Amino acid sequence: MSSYEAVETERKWQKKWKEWEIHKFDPCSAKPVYSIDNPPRYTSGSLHLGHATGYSLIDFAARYKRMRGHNVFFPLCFDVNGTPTEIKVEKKHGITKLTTPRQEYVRLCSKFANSFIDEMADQFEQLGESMDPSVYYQTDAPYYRRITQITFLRLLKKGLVYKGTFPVNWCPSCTTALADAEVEYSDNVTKLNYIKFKLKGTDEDVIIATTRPELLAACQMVAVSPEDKSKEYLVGKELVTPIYGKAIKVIADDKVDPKFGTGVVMICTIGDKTDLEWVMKYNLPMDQAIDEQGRLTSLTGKYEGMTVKEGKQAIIEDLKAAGLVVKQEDAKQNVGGCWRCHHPIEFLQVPQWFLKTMDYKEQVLKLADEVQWHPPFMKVRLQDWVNSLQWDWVISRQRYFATPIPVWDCKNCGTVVPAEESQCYIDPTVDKPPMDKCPTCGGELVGHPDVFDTWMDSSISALYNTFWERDNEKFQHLYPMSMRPQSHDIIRTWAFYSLLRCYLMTDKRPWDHIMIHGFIMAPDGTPMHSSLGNVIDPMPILREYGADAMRYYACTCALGEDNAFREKDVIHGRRLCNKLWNIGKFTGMVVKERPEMKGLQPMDRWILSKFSRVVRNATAYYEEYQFDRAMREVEDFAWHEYADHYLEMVKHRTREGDDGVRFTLYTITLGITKMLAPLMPHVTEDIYQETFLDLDGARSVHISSWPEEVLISDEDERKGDLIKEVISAIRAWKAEKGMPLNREIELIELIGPSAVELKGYESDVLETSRAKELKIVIEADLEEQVAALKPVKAAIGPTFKQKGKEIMDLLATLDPQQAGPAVEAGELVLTLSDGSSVTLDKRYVEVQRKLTLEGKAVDTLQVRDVLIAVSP
RNA sequence: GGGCUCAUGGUCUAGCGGUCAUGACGUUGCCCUUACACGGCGAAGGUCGCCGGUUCAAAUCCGGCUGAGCCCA
Repeated sequence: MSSYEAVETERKWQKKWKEWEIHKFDPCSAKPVYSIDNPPRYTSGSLHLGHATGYSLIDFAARYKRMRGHNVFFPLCFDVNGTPTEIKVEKKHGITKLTTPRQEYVRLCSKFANSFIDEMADQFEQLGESMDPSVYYQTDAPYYRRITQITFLRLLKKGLVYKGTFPVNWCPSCTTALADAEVEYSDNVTKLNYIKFKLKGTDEDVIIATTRPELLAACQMVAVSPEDKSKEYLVGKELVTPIYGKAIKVIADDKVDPKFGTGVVMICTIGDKTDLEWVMKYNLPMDQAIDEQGRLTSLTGKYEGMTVKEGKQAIIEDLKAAGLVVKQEDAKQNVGGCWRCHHPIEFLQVPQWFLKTMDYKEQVLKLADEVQWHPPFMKVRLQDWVNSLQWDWVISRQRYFATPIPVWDCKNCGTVVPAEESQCYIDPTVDKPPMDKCPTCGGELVGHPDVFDTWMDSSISALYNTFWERDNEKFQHLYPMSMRPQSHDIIRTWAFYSLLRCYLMTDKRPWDHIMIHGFIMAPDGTPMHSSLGNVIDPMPILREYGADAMRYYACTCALGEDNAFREKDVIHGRRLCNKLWNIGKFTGMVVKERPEMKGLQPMDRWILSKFSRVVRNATAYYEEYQFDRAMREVEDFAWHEYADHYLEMVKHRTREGDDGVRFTLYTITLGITKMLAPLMPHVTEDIYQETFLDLDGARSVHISSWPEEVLISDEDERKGDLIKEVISAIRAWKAEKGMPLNREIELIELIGPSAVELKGYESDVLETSRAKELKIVIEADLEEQVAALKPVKAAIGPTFKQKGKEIMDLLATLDPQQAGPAVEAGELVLTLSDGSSVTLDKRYVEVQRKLTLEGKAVDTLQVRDVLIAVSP
């Protein structure tokens, strides 16, 4: 077998890791803890490419920290709550909340969502993710929901949650609140009515245009565009509504399109999405003209009890009769409808629970400063969001499949009776309240039907993970967590609410670091959406190229940036696996036992020094969560400097039982294997098990020690680079001549004063280039010519300032062979156009030479100051 | 409309004050050298999105514009 077989190898090691439990968090360990507040994966069916990438990035950190001697806490976890599941279940079973008893409905949702967990866990495994099932949780479980409920009860006790009202999408036909995701927008045609309002205190009519005359009773304001000069005089004045005779203010607002209708619109509570925005923006009173069944309320006077459609007709007829309707015309509009029954939705003010968020803006900003953000600019997004907050967090939802709010309401007087903490987890729609009757009036207590916003569950993941209210000793040890990984779209939700909630419970930040990754786009750079049909399934990619190749792609995605999917990067990842595997194989042929550090030859010192710098740099990149840079650092070194150059240069020594080369091969192949192990865990494990298991001593590369620097020497690197270039030049020469690389050469002469640097490397040059003879010639009949004069911009610029450009232009016109010696003597004088003159020396001009050999029929190559004469 | 981010050879990408502007894929020429043809050595290919400004010097800093992504109005 001469190439690496990814897919079968990967399965083998995945099974072994499970068997060895190398990913297991050890609660008793004395090692420092590194804990990851892993995003619980939403149980939507299967992983998509974005998840595969995101979780791979997290896994890089987890595996790196294990190798750095940490006791890593990296939970396998799932988010099993919420609207998307409800919608799918309703579609699947053809049910609604009205047709199905609540508990049956919840049971169906739970069954549906849980049915995906085994498959998703298996997909994580196939990706090589090292999540730990021993610290498993899922957000719908009583043990998790209990923590959500306890935090709520504490907040309630502290007076931080309160009841108020807030507008929601409402389907009057299904009589239920809808999440934004359940609203479907469609175009239709309706009548735009031009109606006369009186300008208060005058006889002047102002014509407003509206599609919803039935909301006239709830009209709060009239708005015009600030651009509209003809309506400018109205701003600040008051109009009087027909029928109701209510005085309302005229304002100017950017949202008004001066070309729509008359350019004067009425703002009602609440006709459409724009009205809703205005309600929030101007803090308008919430008069309600429509009730939960979609009928007009008493506010509308004689129209009370009519449906919206009937009311619209009736009021228009009345207005027409009074001569107040100027005209009616068809208008296109984009209306929201219920996804299920397609009835137009209304915005309804309904009772909601709030968490006091506005009071803690400063505190959250302070916490954000205590957390290290990777990349740092993501903190700005959080800050902007916090600073723009307008109202408290609405934490209740009128849904079923989520954590119930643990309170009962008195049917009679509305008193709220919270659960006892010891009762939690509890479902008040099923379970009994802590007392039989209302403590205020003795009335009957009924379970509160609302549930929590799902962010109420997910924003306490750091508390759950650290055993808050479960095991105080562990909590003290584990809190705050080390790192929160997440994507940038949920900074305003998950990151923000986590900071807030955890602070309110613990007075501390939830984590030390936060790592934020971007989105994976379709190959053309546009977002992936199931509706567009451009979603990419990662599993076929895994089956074709293997998980390490897939992870290689994930690794090329810089943190915080959106990345289009590039299959060619996956393919490149597979090639890298193969390259590494072959480097391992080659090393295994040479290294049979653990070598001592002895007998190092110059080229060994050269590559060991380069390797040591790679260890230093790659480690620093890992510490900063810059996995793309870590990969590039190690890959470039491993593939090019090490495999292409060093291995080729020392092959001749491997047959001779050379100590230096054995030590170097052992150290570097093992080192790069370890440095890439977090990123490509399978191929590196395969190399480790095959070649290094007994020599290095750990059961798995993933729990082995991180590589260390061996030696760093500028001198060795400089000389080694020269030798590498000499050998490369000879190889390139052979390629140019169309010779096989193993073709023998009669004689190589390395000529010139600088060639003395190459003493000690003769055999490397000789063997690698297949020369029969090698000579180092310090003095020879060399003709030395100045080939070029190169201005040193970094010196000329600061010294001569604006004259610099002219000096460089002049230099280009000179004959290098004449001017060269003058530069070296420090007396090249240039006369500038303004009559001044400047003297240039070697600091300002680099003299580049060309060497030629007189009187010999050989090919010559130049590498820096060394001339190579090759006799074929 | 606001905040953040991105824009570099055909494609993707590194660089973030002075580089012959990096590398990969693709194209192309040569080479089976005792790990790897899923390999190696070469070649061609770029007005560094557009317009201004700062500077002796800008792909790199600043401002504006255009296009794209996320979040928010």
